[in-house]
Order: sequence, then C-alpha cells, then structure tokens
Amino acid sequence: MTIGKIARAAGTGVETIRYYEREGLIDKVARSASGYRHYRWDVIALLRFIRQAKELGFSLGEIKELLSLRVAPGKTCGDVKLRAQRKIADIEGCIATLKRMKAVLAELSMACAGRGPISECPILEVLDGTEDAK
Amino acid sequence: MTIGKIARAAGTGVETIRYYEREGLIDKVARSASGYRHYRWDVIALLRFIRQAKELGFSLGEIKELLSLRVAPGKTCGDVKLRAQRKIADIEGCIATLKRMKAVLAELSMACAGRGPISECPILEVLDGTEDAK
DNA sequence: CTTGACTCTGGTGTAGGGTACGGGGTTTAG
DNA sequence: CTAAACCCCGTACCCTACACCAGAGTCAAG
Repeated sequence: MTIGKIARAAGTGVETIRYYEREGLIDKVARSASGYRHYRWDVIALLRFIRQAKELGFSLGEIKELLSLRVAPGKTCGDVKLRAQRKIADIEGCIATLKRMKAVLAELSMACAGRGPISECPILEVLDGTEDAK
Repeated sequence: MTIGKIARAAGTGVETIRYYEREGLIDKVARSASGYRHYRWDVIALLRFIRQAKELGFSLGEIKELLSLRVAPGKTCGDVKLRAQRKIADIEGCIATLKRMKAVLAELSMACAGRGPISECPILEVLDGTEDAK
C-alpha cells in the first residue's frame, strides 16, 4: 500500500498523512528502495481513529497522547478515561462561555425594536460601554 | 493623547491599536509633525466597543461591519439586530456541535470502568472505528 | 544636554491543521 | 517505449489576532 492508496482508503489527503508522520502521530514506516512509503492495512484504522478523535474535539497533540497511551507500559483504561473526562470538562467550559455570549446577545437583541435609526440602537449603545452592561 | 496613553486607558496593547488601524477598524488619525499618532478621547470608547464585541464572539471582520453600519446612510437598528441574531444562530450551532461531542464522550466515559488494561478500553475501541459508533 | 521613555516603520513569528507548489525520480498501463 | 499517474522532499502559504524586534527618530524630565 503506497501513501496514495492509504489516503484514498482512509478518506484523507496524502499531504495530511505525511504531516501526521512529521508530527509523530504515525510511526515512520518502511520505505521501498526508491524511497516510497509502504503501509500496512492497519494504518487505515489509525487514520480513522485520528479522525474520530478530532471530531470529538481532541487536538492533534491530545490525540498523540492518546495514541501513546496505547503502547505505554502499565497504563490502564483509567488514563484514557481521565483524558475523556478532561475533554468533557473543556467542552463544558466552552459551552458555558458560548451560552453567556448568547444570553447577552439575546438580551441586546430583545432590547432593540429593529426599527428606528442607528444612532438610537440599544445594541450599539451597550457595546459602546458608556453604561456598564456586564 | 499618544498611542501609548490610549492603549493604557483602553487596556489594550499599542500594537493592537496599530493593527486595528491597518485593518480599517479605526480611522487613520492625525499625526504630529514628527509622525506621532494623536488620538481623541472617544477612541477609547471605540476600543472598548471592539473589546466588548469580541467578547460576544464577533470576529474583527464582523466588528468592522458593525462599525461601518453606524456611519452608513439609511441603516437602521434592524441591520444591527440582524447581525446580532445571525451571531446568536452561529453560537447556537456551535453549542449544538459541542453538545454532540460531549454526549459521545460521556457515553464512552460511562462505558469505561476505568480499571483494566488499555487493550480492553472501550473508549479506544470505539475511536478505532472497528465498530461504527457514529 | 543627556538619559530614558516613547514612537515610528517594516518585517517576522506564533499556534493549529493542514494545503499547495515546484522540481525532481519511479512505476505502471497500454 | 512512452506517457500518465504516482511518489519524494522542502518550502511556502492559508487564517486570526496580535506580539516582538531592530533601528531610527522624538519628547520630557532632571
């Protein structure tokens, strides 16, 4: 399996695979005499793993960590679970921030009739910060 | 008011102000004979406006748009309100995505006892995608 | 007058997650 | 045998919102 075939099979780009190799997410792999990378099938599963983890919000750095757990001696499910729970907490923090932003925006939007001139728009007034609307 | 004083007063960096000027968020301002930028007090309010809007999730590009609305002829509150509501929708989309991610992670986390060896970790198994866990 | 704090310009660097390009060598189908 | 389709490497570029730096000029206090 050359890199192009692996890429097509995993639904990713060739450059992406080389990038992951550079970043250490994928092991350096055997080369043919002419320098072509030669992959085994299981790399496809690995690439899928990476994509799934990315979709769950893990960064490539975190994914690298997750992958290294699999081969680290003495590591247990608990280590993986810890990462998952930390990520859940991250996501919750993110959601909370977004909700706060949304609440403020909703309030502003409410306060604005949507007609009248710009100069009297309560949204812009609050953004101007002349009255503190924390 | 030189740029440094404005920056301190507004709680931002000097570079930031010059950046905003380059990006067109702040008008080019009068210069002294030696080329120093010379600001009026109301620029502080403008910088505060930008910060508040950023905190509500508007990008600098969107903020520029908001600012240009203020001086555009014939624009009404409705135009501003529209932007606010679009941003609310953006944020809702973002929250929905995060909630989906969180739900999947929570489920995985639940499924993992947190003991046992890595090789049997249900989290890693699902990420591996051998069984489709969309 | 000197010193230190400030300002100017233009260019570069940062992080994240890649994509694109250019100039080569290789493999494979016809 | 040849042309298309691959592959290699290194580098540069995308985006955002700045931060940092060098080298030079300027301003205010002592």
